Amino acid sequence: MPRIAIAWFRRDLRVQDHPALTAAVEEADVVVPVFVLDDRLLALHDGAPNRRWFMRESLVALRDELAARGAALRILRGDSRSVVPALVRETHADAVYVTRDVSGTGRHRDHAVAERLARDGVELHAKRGQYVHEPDELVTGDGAPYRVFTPYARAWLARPRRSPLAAPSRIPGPAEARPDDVPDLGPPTADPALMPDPGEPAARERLHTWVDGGLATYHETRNRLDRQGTSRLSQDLRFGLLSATEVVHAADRPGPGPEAFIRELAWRDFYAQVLWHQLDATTSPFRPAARAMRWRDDREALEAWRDGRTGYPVVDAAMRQLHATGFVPNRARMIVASFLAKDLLIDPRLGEAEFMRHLTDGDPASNDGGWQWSAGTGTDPQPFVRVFNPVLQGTRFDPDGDYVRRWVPELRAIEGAAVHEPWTLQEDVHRATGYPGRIVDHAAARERALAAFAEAGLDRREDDRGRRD
DNA sequence: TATATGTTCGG
DNA sequence: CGAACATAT
Repeated sequence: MPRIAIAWFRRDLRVQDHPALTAAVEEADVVVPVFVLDDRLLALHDGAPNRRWFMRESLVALRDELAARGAALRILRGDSRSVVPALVRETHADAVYVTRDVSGTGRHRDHAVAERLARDGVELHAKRGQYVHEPDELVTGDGAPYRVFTPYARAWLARPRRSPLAAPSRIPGPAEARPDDVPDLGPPTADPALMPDPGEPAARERLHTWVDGGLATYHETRNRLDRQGTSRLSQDLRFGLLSATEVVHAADRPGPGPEAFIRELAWRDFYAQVLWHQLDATTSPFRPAARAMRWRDDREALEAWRDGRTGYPVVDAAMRQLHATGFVPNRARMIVASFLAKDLLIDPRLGEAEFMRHLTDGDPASNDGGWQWSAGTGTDPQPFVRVFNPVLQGTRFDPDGDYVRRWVPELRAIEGAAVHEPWTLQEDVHRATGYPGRIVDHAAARERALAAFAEAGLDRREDDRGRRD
């Protein structure tokens, strides 16, 4: 009897550096690749049309990569906990190979599937592959998970990395099998022309363009909003079109640019690790002090923030870029997050949800980690309350105002950095632009935020370290 | 991966 | 006088 393995794809839509796929090919005679479209998961985050579209197109590319190597991708619909075991029975498979998933939903799903398969004597092989270092691989001296990034990064960098695996040259699928159709899952809400090309080959081309181009000066340009100073690989890591290991391997060159870039991948692993250990998941155990925080219930302000009409140009530019493209560079994410949580004193979880609806790279661990860093509710040990000054951030990272003019067309007639402070224009000039006035005064809002954070105890960091209640 | 404010110092 | 630096929050 030939050994039959199922290669179950999820957030790893690639064939290169895919430990689970490689193991399946090595250990079985026949490999059945499968992807499950789970309607329940697809409905999350209001359907997240940008991610759904990008994923669907990337699945088409994966189907083609697999077909070129001899295997036909099966597309199943339904609950993985029943359709995967059903496929195992149908194909008489002996084993199922997956890339280990650490997110809450994925973890529970895999646990349930593994249990069901075990009853039929079939093992679920969960291989590494989503991170450079898996969430349970790095622990502090006393065996506890890291809460602070700097020591985590030190350990992360010191740990030897595995080498990327080549794509299997041949993947022996069942004889005469044909790939299933990949159903249309609907258009994105962003403009596809402004989104990165989906699929592993396009992602790899982006990676090579990046390491031969912007990477060398990444440390200088990463925060610049008026040019592409970042890699634009986030959605590729989100869907596993590239493995983080491959990205680090390609970027591992001497110099401050590569060093700063690789450190960002350590942040990705760090936040995955935080979520894995449930240290500060936004939705469940908020920091005790954060639970005491009295966020303002201000629907109008929330909508102004969401729609990019706060009257602060760099904030509005970023929110409009988010909706138009499904992407915002990290600096702009921090600016709008600070504005919502500090200037508007609105619950950052509402902002987090808005990001998850639109970001093509939306990932619970990284998104939550970033929001909590900005909101000051996470593990980050800064002893002060960070309040970004939107004018200062704008003039520093968009010094000529090009970013604002690109995304806020009302302000296109205003030249130079003056575009960051339209309220200083002559009143009739400002009014003629049609651009809204400020919904809050930053200086006053800053004082209000400092007072509110102090009242909740969020300006002190030592009290809740390691305590859970 | 911060801001605001005060101080110092060179042009 | 503004840039650069130091320091408190």
